[in-house]
Amino acid sequence: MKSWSAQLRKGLVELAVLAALRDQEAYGYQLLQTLNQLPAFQLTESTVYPLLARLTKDRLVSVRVGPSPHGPPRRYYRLTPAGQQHLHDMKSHWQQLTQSLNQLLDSHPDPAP
Amino acid sequence: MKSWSAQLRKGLVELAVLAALRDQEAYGYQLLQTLNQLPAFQLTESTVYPLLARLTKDRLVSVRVGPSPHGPPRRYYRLTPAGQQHLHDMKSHWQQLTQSLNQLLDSHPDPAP
DNA sequence: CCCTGCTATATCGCATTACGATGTACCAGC
DNA sequence: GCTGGTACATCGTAATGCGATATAGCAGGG
Repeated sequence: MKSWSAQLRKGLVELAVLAALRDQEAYGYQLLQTLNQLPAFQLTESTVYPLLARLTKDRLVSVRVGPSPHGPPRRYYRLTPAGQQHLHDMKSHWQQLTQSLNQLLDSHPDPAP
Repeated sequence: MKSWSAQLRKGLVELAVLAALRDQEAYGYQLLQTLNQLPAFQLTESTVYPLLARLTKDRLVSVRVGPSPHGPPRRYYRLTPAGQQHLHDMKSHWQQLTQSLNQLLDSHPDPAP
């Protein structure tokens, strides 16, 4: 199976979205295209829209409705202070996690000469 | 809430366990203590034992039963060739993921002087 | 002799979450 | 009016971490 790649992404998507919103607001469809430029994040609307709804409900992002040149009005999302704090916490945890994991992945019993 | 830290671990635990088994066999309780030495991985038996059972069922690890000085006999786990291949695949994906995410986390509109 | 505690295994059940499938609405151009 | 891209949303399923719980062997203290 190859569904484990989905499991690797679990939880990371939230971090990725918050990180993408850190310095600028964006709307869902835009986020989708931005993140899909990264090879490891192949997301769909089914992932992004429910996540944004959850983040809104938890007051981590705020919404602003703006006009769209094509299609329904865009919903622009922006980090709230709580969201910035959350991003900071997740980032710290993430860095601790990568450090621990790389420590495991790089520990050689027979070190390179 | 702080349950998002659990979500960050999702899927990563499998990678961590496989990585820990890469160069040497180990039994469940031992893996538990090894991984808990890393600050980011605070696991319990409820996480490790079901995972090992699944890995065994998927033929990614093999089991060998050995005596224990205290308690029930130990079940020593070892990577199969398929498990080593799986570890290699997950590691590649993981590195791609970290690279993409760090790219997001480190992109500063106002770079440090 | 029992009681607590450590080692070591295993299972049940819940909450969370990514995502495929599907639907709706708006606008442009043919 | 039909197609196609933009932009939003929801339902259901599968996967998984983990708290709670159970069991068993051995050691040491009361």
